Amino acid sequence: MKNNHSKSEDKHQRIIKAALKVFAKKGFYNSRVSEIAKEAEVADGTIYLYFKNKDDILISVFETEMMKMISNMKKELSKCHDPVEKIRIFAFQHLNMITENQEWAEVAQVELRQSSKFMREYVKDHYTDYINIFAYIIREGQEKGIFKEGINTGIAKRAFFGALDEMGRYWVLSRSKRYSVEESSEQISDMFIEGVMK
Amino acid sequence: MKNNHSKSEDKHQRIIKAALKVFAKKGFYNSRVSEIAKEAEVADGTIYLYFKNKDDILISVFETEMMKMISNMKKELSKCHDPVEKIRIFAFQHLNMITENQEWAEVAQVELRQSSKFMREYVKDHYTDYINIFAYIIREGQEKGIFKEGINTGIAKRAFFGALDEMGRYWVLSRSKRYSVEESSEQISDMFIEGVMK
Amino acid sequence: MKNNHSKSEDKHQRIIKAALKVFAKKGFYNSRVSEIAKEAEVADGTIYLYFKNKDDILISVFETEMMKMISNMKKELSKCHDPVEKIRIFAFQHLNMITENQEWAEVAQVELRQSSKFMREYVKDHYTDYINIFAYIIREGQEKGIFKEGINTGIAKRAFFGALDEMGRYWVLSRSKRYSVEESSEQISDMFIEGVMK
Amino acid sequence: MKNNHSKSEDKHQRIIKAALKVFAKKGFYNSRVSEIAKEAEVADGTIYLYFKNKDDILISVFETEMMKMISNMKKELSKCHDPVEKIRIFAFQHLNMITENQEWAEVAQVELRQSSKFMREYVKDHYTDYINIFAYIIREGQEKGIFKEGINTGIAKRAFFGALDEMGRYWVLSRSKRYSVEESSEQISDMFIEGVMK
DNA sequence: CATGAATGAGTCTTCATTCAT
DNA sequence: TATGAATGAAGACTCATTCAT
Repeated sequence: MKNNHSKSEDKHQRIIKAALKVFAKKGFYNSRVSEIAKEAEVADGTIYLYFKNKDDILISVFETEMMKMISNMKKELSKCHDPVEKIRIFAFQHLNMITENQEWAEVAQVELRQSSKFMREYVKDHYTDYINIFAYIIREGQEKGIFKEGINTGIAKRAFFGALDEMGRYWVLSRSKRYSVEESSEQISDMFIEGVMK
Repeated sequence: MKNNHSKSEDKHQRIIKAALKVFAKKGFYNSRVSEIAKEAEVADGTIYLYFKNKDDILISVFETEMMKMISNMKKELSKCHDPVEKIRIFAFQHLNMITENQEWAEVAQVELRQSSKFMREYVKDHYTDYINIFAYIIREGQEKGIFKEGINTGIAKRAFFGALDEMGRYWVLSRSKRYSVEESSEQISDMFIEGVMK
Repeated sequence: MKNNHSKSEDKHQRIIKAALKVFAKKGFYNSRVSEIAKEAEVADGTIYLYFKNKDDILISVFETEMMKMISNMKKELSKCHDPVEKIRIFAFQHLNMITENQEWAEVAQVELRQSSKFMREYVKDHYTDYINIFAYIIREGQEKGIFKEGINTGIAKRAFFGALDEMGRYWVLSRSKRYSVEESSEQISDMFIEGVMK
Repeated sequence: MKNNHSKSEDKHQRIIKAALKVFAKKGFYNSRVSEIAKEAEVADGTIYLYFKNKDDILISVFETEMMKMISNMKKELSKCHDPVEKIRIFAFQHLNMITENQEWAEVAQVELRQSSKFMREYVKDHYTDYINIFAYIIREGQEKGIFKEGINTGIAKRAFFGALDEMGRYWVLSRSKRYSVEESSEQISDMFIEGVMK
């Protein structure tokens, strides 16, 4: 059933995985399509049977990983119904995913911020979807009367995500991990929780 | 008096300014040295009288702007002695600088995160200097007994900076400005202040 | 049978041949890689599939031609066992090869003497191999008791080769050929033979 | 009297001397006009007050040195009237000049052979003048009835010069000097003398 | 005469993409 | 589908030469 083109599926996935690895190591502009091909153990030309061009590979990498993050986060949050607790879960999950997928973290750190043409639009939607998960939590808390009404979710969601993201950047760039996922997520969520609670 | 080499100074500065503009518009890798030269109204070769290579231009842009930000922020903070108020000033100033220097904001968003070779080291020091300004505020507040002892400044400074930075990214990427500097800085600093105060 | 990679072989050889032609006409430094490509009827980039860089092309031209000369000379000499006659053959063959391969003669005249980096070492070995062919003849003559013992082969081989080489230079530079290969080689070998014989 | 522009004379000579040094070390094409200027302790632009262009510098270097060689050789030969002895003197003097002016030797080895445009003509005359000094010796010997009539001076002069020149090349390239000027010149001239004498 | 900052034409080389097999 | 040799457009950088001072 899914086997009729499983070989192709394989190759498609293999290229994305290879690209993620290569992009993480060298950055998009310093990565060579031929390197990705080599890493994926396919011929250079084969890449172009699955992707329109180099940009398209990045987009695919991006979509693949972003969807993994979103579905993963949603799954974790669905286990719980307390907005306060959800904030803690979000923080922990986010940092945890980052540390468990360093390659993606490296790529995301840079590419999400590329101001270049195509990324702007492609990125925004998925990115917004992810970040809005947090916005819903805030709104939920406000609806339940636990969080301040005055909190602007548009600002708060970015502030919270930015805080976590910066922590991730630190880990990615310094490659050190002086602060554990547990401590970091706890401190950050504690600060936020106090900041948003009535 | 200061005119004895003002022409060279001029040209050096002109190139940096031009580079900032071009990098902001196209990103480092999509910028052409010849474009920078054109923008600076000098010949292509002239660039190489002032800079070792294209990378060197970026580094210079970076150092120039980063030092402006640091000295500016320090100046603004020196006017006040209340840690709580300082947090507000930091938030406001940071967002304000970003909106007033969109070009630098664009460049910083991307290039500071480039994981490529030379940037890693160059960036880190200045970046740390800047972010540590906030760490000192927290520590000051702790010493004065206003802020919780349990706050880990290493985490808090990143969380706070990240929150502001993400707000900046939003402005840069979306080019919209639904939230004003005032509202954004107030919301973000308020949340943090409540998060760190005893 | 030999066709399995004859196309690549072809291209490699074609580039070398084209380079020889272009180098001969303009000299290495005044030759453009794009000219070589054009002459070889390949794209500029194709050159770099077969050669590391421009220098590498020169080295390959050099090795190709030098090996031809050496094997050719050895073949001709193997037909004869008289050292005196061998001197005559060497002289004739050398001048003959030069006139039959003007392009190589032009390149060799200049590039073998380039004091630049890479050539120094590359050239020396092949060059020494070639010139030593003559040294063996002298030594052979000495062993057979025909040539003077006092002849220093290190000096004699260079003197003889230099004499022939200068004749070749004359032909190359003046493009005239007032003296025939036959007369030139005879006169030069005669002088040498009398000079070295007991 | 000659002082009114002795400073200019100075500079002209200084540049030639500097150029000789730089050309010797790097070769013409790898030498930079700015290096020559630096070596001569003048400004880059100053070079162009004394020379039309880079090529012109080489020509001047060439003419200066070649004239020195010719006048020097003639002076030495004028002391003696025996053609046989003159051959010995020529050989010794040539090799001696080469070893005493390594820089010129380096330049001459390469540049005399440059097939490029301007050199072809410029070089030829001086070069011929020099080499003809030897032709005269042969002819003189033939007139005196000492040397064989059958010797073709056009060939012999090149053979002899070539022999010496090759020895010079060996010293220049290998930078070793396993054979002394005395031994080398003696062996080479002895061989030739026997080769040309009746 | 002297300077040296400025110029910009010129070239090697890279690498995303194509296409014949 | 898969290959990988071939393409050629594009760009960073160099350096001989000029010219305003």
